[in-house]
Amino acid sequence: MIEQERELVASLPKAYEPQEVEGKWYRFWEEGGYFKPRTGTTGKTFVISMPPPNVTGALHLGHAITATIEDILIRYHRMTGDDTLWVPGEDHAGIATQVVVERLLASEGTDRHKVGREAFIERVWQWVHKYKSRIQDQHRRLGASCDWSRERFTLDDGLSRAVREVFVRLYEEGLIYRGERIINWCPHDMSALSDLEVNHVDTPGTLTYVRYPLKPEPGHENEPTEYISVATTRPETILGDTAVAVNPKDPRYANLIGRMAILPVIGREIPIVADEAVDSSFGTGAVKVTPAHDPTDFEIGMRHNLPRVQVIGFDAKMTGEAGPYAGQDRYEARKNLVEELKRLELLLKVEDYTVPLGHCQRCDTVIEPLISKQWFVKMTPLATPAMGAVKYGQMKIVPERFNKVYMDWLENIHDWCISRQLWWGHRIPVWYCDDCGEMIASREDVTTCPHCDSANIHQDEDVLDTWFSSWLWPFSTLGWPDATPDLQHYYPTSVMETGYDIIFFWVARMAMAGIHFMGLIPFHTIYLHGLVRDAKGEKMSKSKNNVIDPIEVMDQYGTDALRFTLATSSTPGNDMKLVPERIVGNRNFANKIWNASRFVLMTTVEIGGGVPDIRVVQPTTLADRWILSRLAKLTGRVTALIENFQLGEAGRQINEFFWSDYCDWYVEIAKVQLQGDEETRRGTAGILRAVLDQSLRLLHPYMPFVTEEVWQYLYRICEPDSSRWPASALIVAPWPQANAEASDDDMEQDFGLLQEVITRIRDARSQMNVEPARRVPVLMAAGSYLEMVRAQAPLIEFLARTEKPQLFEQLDQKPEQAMSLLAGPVEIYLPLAGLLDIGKEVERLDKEIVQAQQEIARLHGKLANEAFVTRAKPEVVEKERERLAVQEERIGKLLERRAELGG
RNA sequence: GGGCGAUUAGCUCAGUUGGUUAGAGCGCCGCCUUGACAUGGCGGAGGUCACAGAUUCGAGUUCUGUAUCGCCCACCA
Repeated sequence: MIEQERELVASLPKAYEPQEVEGKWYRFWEEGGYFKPRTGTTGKTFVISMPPPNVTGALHLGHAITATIEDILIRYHRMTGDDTLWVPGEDHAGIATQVVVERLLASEGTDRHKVGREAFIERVWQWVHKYKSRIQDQHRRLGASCDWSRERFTLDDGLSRAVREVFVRLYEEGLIYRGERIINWCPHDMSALSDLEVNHVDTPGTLTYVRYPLKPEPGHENEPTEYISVATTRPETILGDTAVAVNPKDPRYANLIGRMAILPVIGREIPIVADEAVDSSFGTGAVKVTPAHDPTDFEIGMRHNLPRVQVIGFDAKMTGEAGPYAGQDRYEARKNLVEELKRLELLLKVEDYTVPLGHCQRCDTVIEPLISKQWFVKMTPLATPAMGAVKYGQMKIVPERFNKVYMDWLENIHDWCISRQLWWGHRIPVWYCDDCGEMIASREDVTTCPHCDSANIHQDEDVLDTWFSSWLWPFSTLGWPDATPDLQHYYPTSVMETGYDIIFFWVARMAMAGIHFMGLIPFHTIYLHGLVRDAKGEKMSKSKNNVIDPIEVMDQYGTDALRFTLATSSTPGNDMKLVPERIVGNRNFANKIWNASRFVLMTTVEIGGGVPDIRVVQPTTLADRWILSRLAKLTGRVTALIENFQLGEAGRQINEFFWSDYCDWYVEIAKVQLQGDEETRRGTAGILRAVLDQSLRLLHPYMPFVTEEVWQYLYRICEPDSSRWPASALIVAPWPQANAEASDDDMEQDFGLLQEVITRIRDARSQMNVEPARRVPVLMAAGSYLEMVRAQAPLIEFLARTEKPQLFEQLDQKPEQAMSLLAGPVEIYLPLAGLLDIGKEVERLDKEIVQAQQEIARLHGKLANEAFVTRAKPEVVEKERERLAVQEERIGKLLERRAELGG
């Protein structure tokens, strides 16, 4: 029997091979149904709606960090016994997907108009199927333990129904309306955009000063022409001017208000009006008003009932209204018009000026503000309760500073333009009767007009903004508008985890929709992570060619290494630079786990006792107690950190414990203890396994693959009777409880002293260039620590490679020709006759003496400070006094030693 | 124009109720192929915590200001 296990252990490769194990375990988990929620032991649910990636292409590191953080939270909660659900899905990404497929068509020498709407949508679906499954596979590679049986797509039947329901409800509530407004128009994508889809880029441009002749007042026709001067960044819009506005309080223009100016080139007479919106300190203090091409001017136009003359068309070419410039591109017309103005001596000057130019988020084309009939959502009534939810703490944002970002946006929210002149997306559920003009918003397709019974009706051609489906995600994915069991059980969700770059697009809108349609906030916590940047700190983008493909990283270093790096390289809300060295380091960490585990199995395979529960394990040595105390404290800290979303810090602490405390100290000490009697060997094996077991559990959310692999070996080899396993797999093994009883500060302090003794001796050996293999004699005066040191002497022998230490409480006769060291109050003497250089030894001692003196002086000063002693907390003062006592004892010993050496 | 973040070792970053001599990884120096791991071990060097003030017995940590870098928002033409 043992033979079999021994062979198994011997067969384990020397290095961890991620590619051999990852796929195997993912299939095991998925096929075993471990990703599905199960009635938990805590009575609590924990739910995350995965931010649906766009089906535009492959996953990038932004998705990898999202999946990693969410999977950590999900796996942690699953292990704590919560009824845990992670709903995956993908987003149809209206405009983004349409743009990529149109590019594909272009490469085939065709375009969507040539292939037609229906065939085009068919092409997009082909694309979607391909990339949807690629995205699923990539999430699997990342180890995402989401419930694939509940996967949703924003354009599937259920979600489409939710979208219609929402549209119609808002329409009926008067919160959706159709109207002619100035909107952001992308002349390339030929669609309206919302404000959020426009990126403003400060661009060097010019401010052009132009004077308009004034129409002479009656009776003054023969006097010299008067002028009014205006400044503009977009001269071509002059052709569409329908007024000039000045501030009513501006004395310079008071007498011009009401007069008419004559528009150059076009010759149109336009009024000079007074409007508060004009800032008299900017430019000339007089503003040309183009209601059809500028939002501010549009408002002014409304107030003064000005006509709207559209001179720039939806294709960014000048319209018939532009007179001689009709048909020209907007920038060409600009150039030509400025030339003409110069010729007419109406151009005053051209200044350099930086303009914030709006660009299309998707295709980077310069946006043109145009008047157009679009659908809008009235946002203020939705925004108010969403603000309240954060203000009154029902929704907590991590990190907190994003409260302000969220609040400021909602406070200044504008109506949301939701119609898009695209083909890919949810068609607007509105029908128009061609006979009576009736407009019908309907949950069901409409074939006859309810008003006049005419069958002569047609559906609105436009589709909805892609975010109009995503903002319903937390409840639409659970079955809404039906009151499904999932919806009742899992809504509201727990944590919305996503990048801070989509607070407005998505998070705030989900808050609004959740409250409005469900009457309940969609999630209690909003956790925002930062962006992943390249090693130089630049945003990754295809054009910069600095994109790191997560798949390549996983191929090279393993998924666990990538996950651990992403999880521990930054703090919430802060960007991270992904440096390859760090991934390598974490690949090494996975290998360390593998090898430490292999050691435990190899050296204890023949020792019975199984994998004992950490709570019943019996420590017999100082090291046993120490590692259990360290682990107990670690467990408490890690649990608290994860609960507080300090995932990076939690991960780092587990890493530190495992590598430093467990591997570098306890495992090394175990090598000694495993040479002991049967009871000690069994005890040590038990602790090695129990601590490994618990470490693997703590680490599992971060590094699911290597931990599951190792954990399964641990139990298979040490607990052949699987009925004794705490769980069928690590993924559902209970999350460890911190064992408060194991925590022992005094004992940790003793162990700390032992570590110092060992380190001092190693240091001395290193400085003296003692060959590593050589055992050195050692004498120690341990004072009150004599018993402790005596008990640990075998460890000192082994770890510092000394002969059997000669121990004393006090040494009246100090050894001659010996190097003397201090570890706390413990005096250590290494008689290294022949190796010792007295001069160097004196030098070293003097350095230590100076250090001690400085420290004593500092402490004296502090304790002599009346204010400190009286005002600081007593325990702080006491601590300082103790430190002083320690240092004084130390310097006494140093000086004594120094005297012996002469001088 | 408004707001936010960052600034800690050569590099990448931790450091959450203010309290020992500020930590880690990588890199660097020295030693070691010791029977888990060289994707390793042991030891070491390396920091005026951006700057200037303030609060406090005590500040990397709190406050104010400054500088540099970065990000977000924004209908001054």
